Amino acid sequence: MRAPYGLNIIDNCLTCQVREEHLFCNLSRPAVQKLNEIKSTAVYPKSAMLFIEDQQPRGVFVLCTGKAKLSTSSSDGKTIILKISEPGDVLGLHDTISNRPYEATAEKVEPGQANFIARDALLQFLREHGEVALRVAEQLSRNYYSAYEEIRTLGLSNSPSEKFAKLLLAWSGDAAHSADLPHVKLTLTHEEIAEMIGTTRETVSRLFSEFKKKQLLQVKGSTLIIRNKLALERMVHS
Amino acid sequence: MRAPYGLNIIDNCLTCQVREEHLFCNLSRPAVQKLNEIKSTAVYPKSAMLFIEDQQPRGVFVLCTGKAKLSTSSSDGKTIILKISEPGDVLGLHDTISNRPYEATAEKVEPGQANFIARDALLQFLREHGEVALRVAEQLSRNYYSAYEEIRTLGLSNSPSEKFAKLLLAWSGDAAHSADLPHVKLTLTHEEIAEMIGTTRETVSRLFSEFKKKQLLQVKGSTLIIRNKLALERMVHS
DNA sequence: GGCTGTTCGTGATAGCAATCACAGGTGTTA
DNA sequence: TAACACCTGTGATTGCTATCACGAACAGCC
Repeated sequence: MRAPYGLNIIDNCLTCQVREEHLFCNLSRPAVQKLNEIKSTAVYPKSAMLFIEDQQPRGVFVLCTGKAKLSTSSSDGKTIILKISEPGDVLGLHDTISNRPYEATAEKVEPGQANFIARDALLQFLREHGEVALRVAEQLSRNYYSAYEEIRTLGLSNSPSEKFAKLLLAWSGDAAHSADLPHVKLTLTHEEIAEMIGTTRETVSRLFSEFKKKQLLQVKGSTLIIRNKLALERMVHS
Repeated sequence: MRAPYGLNIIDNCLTCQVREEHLFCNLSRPAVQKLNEIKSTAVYPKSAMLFIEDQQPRGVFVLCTGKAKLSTSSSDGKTIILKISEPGDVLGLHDTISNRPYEATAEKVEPGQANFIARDALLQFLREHGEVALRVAEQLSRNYYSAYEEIRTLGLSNSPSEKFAKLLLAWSGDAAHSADLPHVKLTLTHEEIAEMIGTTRETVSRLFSEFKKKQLLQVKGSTLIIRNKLALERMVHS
């Protein structure tokens, strides 16, 4: 049974700018074939919710195109963004494996395709393909490390400027370097950036002004240019 | 070869107030035997460092008696305490498995015994005993969840009082209830409590005063009594 | 074009917690 | 018992950031 939208996972893998570590890339032929049988593909509009915090886990989503936002909220309405997921990322893996309610809400911030694999089928698949189970363990391990980094950022840096600098550095890490300076496409609103570093929208606005004045960065339309990476690094005590 | 201090791990397990989930308890006879061969036991004084952040991982430590403090620091000297580990806990598991430098520093806060298992021996042991490898995965999963909780606490609660209330509730969770009120042995200094909730020593001092005045808690010597759990819960927006 | 909703910039204000400072307490060691 | 190191309580001050408020910029849409 071929899934609706034509692409099989190997293709997706390629079209999603495959990185070595991606969970479902570079698998054996039989594994890929089986994956294609159990997955289903759909296209989601902007703002679509893949899953919501505290829901019983139905399965995992593999992002194919368009980013998604992972967030969690407190009862008084405050929200933090845990991560902006990129194509190739697998969402809800931990919850699905351990069969505990989704810890976060996954919302598409750009329209695009995602593959869904139901829990039962996934577990069966992992049982049959030990190679992939190992990959899952590695993936979980990476997730743990990024959670740990998040704790350090939130716990060790007091000022919003420090956390903002840290975020900019993280962005510049996976940025295109044109004319030697890192260029980043700015897809988040100030509000969302505020939710990533645990501050308010207004403060983020002021941080942009301040950093521009200090020649640390520059904004051209929706492109952000990091002008002084070294100075940013000096601001981060970690 | 018997390890120095006489106890084998099953014994330790019993003497360490075994909880079901502990990694090396309730194993098969052969597994236990093998564990006893590869472990080594030592007694550590207060303030002894089991391992230090950024060191190459040598292996795991299983706490036998006496708590230990897991912490991480930034270059400017600020420290956060990630967790106070109890007897039975396994320290450094994640780092050892993935062979990345220890993420945290482990320091004994009370004198006591710990078993050490070197990395190579542990990996070999896990390969031979699939049952235990599964337990390891579960343990890592639990670690991830507690890391996630930490992120929520640090990111979603702004005021120190809220975080303090949250900490008290966590303590009262595993507390003895004498006369219906949770009693907790207070082993941490105000400084350390401050490092757990990301604030300063003085603020913790003031929080104690404030909470006493509001009849939320009471201190008798080194015993802390939670007097109004409900009110504390109302303070926590999570 | 004119409407509407969202995002963004920035001033004014208030409040909370970090910081500094110091005194009193407790426990340990010589 | 004196000296010392560490922990604890509390006042005074300062600075930073959340909050409130409002207008400007911008995009989508009939």
